[in-house]
Amino acid sequence: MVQIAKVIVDVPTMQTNSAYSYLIPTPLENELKIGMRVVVPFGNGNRKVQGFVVAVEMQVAPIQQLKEIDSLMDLEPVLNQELIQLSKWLASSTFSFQITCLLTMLPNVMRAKYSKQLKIVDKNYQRQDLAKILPESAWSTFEPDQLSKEQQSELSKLREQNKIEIVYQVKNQAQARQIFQITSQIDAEEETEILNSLRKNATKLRELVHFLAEQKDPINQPVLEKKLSVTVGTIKIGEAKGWLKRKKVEQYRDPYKEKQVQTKPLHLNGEQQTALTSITTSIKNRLAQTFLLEGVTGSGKTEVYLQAIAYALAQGKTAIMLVPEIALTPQMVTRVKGRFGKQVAVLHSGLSDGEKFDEWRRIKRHEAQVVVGARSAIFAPIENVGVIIIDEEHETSYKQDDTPRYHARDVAKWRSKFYNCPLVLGSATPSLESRARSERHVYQLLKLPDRINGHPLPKVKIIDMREELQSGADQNFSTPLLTAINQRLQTKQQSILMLNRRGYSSFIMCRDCGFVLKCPNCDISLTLHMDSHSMKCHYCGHEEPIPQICPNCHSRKIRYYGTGTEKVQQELQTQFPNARILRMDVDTTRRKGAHERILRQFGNHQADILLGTQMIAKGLDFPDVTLVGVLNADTALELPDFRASERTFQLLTQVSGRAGRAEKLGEVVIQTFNPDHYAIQLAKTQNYENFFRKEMYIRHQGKYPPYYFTLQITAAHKEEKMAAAKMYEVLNELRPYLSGTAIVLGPTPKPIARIKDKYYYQIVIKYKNEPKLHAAVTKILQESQSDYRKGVQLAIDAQPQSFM
DNA sequence: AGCACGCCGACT
DNA sequence: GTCGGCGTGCTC
Repeated sequence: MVQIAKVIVDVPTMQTNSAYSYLIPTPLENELKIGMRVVVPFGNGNRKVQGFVVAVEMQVAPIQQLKEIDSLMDLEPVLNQELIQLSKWLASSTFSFQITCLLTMLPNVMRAKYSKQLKIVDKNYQRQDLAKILPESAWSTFEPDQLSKEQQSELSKLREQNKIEIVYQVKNQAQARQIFQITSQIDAEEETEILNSLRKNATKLRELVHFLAEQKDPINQPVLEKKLSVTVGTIKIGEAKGWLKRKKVEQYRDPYKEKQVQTKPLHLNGEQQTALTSITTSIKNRLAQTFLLEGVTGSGKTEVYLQAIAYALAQGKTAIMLVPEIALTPQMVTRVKGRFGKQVAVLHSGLSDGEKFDEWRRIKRHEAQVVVGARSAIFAPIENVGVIIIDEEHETSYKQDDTPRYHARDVAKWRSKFYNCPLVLGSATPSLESRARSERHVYQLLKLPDRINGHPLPKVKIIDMREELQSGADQNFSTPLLTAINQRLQTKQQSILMLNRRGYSSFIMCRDCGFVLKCPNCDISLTLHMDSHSMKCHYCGHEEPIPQICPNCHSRKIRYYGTGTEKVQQELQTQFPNARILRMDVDTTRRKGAHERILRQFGNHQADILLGTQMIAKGLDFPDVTLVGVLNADTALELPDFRASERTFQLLTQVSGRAGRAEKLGEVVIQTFNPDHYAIQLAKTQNYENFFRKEMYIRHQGKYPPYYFTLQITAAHKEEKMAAAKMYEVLNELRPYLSGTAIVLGPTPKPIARIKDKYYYQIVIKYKNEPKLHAAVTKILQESQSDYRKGVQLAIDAQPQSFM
């Protein structure tokens, strides 16, 4: 009998998508534990790869000669049984590799860095000879695919002759930050004695001795350096003289250093209390129930979440709360930290990899009991979960758009079942899926119909831009909107203006021949960027100068069309020369912390108008904003997407909620070319209920979710016909497994058929109950591995957010 | 992903 | 006759 470690190796292909068996060398027998990362030899050349130990089994003398585990990468497991099981389920349900899932679940630093080194093994082989092929400086960071064909073949010959070797290295990126901690070795009695032994003018040393004599507790070196304004040199002298001891300790990088003001639970109104009781009862009785908390903006959902979390903590349990990335603002974090203090760990994309790792370790070591974060925080290594909350559950960002294509809501449900704890989905405008499930009592619906401050919802005006344009108004600003902005400027109140979609946008077109400048790699028009004075492609990043003459007919009448935030900002400035305008879009928020800075400036009244894209719609709370303008409500409506109406309704309802949250009555102005569209009309009155009914009817007619499940399969290839052919092949293979009630759309080219010089073809399957579908698709994915070599990329998206 | 094996064309 | 192209299979 021998112990065998089952290892998932870091080779993301379908053929290696199962655990491999390795022998555990005797020295590691007691150290190795399930859930640790290991380095294992893999493949013919025994190159070293990272792997995860997912099981340890006893086996009778192995049938085949197994290889041995090379080394351990961790001192303690990074995965527990729950997360190992979860990764397996995730891989299967999202049609992805288990290794990809594991790496997605863990902080980035757990991903090993690989490097290759060239080494001479034959003593008779001369270094100079090898240097003739490749300079010696390049041996340590050897990258075969960056070499010429000749170099490659020379080197592979040498290798066959056993003259040289390629050494593969796996580097662990996970580094805890280490600092020195200083412990005093002297007391007050010794102080005088030591001071007498020192020169009079050794001021720094004298200060240090004095300090150490008083300081009983250990102190961190950086703190000491700052406090006494001494340098490392001085401290080292102290160490040499035996006044102090230095010890390396791990330290967390704390991204939220500021002290939080402790907040108290607020008084709940009747509905809030009812909702809370339902949730806490479920926590107490350990029920894996899903609640849908539907509450209008300002109805106090967050307070219900916080008190539900408090209840879970009081029961000795933990909590996860997901918030959309863009809503994970300092305001939000402060609110949660204010209630639960140091028990809170925050995970979001603004943190550095090191900071994320530290927050992750705090959770893992049970130093944090509440996790707040964006999508991937649903994988937090927290145990004994008492409640999971997903705020703004309708947000599309909860679905990851590359592999593994998981929805945080589904992962949350899985974990809620695992821990027998409730899941709370909160929204003012729930997704149709969730709301439909509550109708069928799969979810329990909890409603908060009233705003807590009792303020009326803002007045919403819909402006028909077709009429406005006919009466000669500006392309972007209708007269009523300009009037409203002007009023706010006069009375020193603030306005928020939202432009739907980033630069939907300023493309350029020739007035003579109609030529539009397009990306050479993709199928879409280039966007004008005034800040860099160039044309950019939003899909592949291609950039070129702005043409002055039409490349097609050489006319000089080349003009800008459409609207980007930059252009609107300029226009706005022309209209209101004295207005202070802040712009917030992808371009101005790219840098770390820029997002927060802009919001802080606006919050501090350093600007009158905040102009931005969707990102300004979420979760901001500025009491002095009394006007919200939506410049182009319908760009999203025109997209070929069955969720277009839902998104438009949600977005408009959400921005409208930004106006007049405090004492001042808010006003909302929505400019649109489709004033009669139901999504816009119903957003005007914030009538979710009617919208839900109407949209459900349309989904029913069109056989869309939530009436049908969907699965999208996409093939991409440099040549259009290859992509198309693959999709027909897939469809033929799939057909026999589908029942008569399944509906297949396609194969069709994607709405944007070419991106990054690749063509995309897709099929969409709409179905109600297809027991064989999962297995059939898995098989197709396995077989597609051989096409992958030919450059055909197959992507499978279960329950896609859209069919684009 | 990366390595070996094997089958084809174009070379000393 | 062999070198090297890459298509294919396999990795505990």
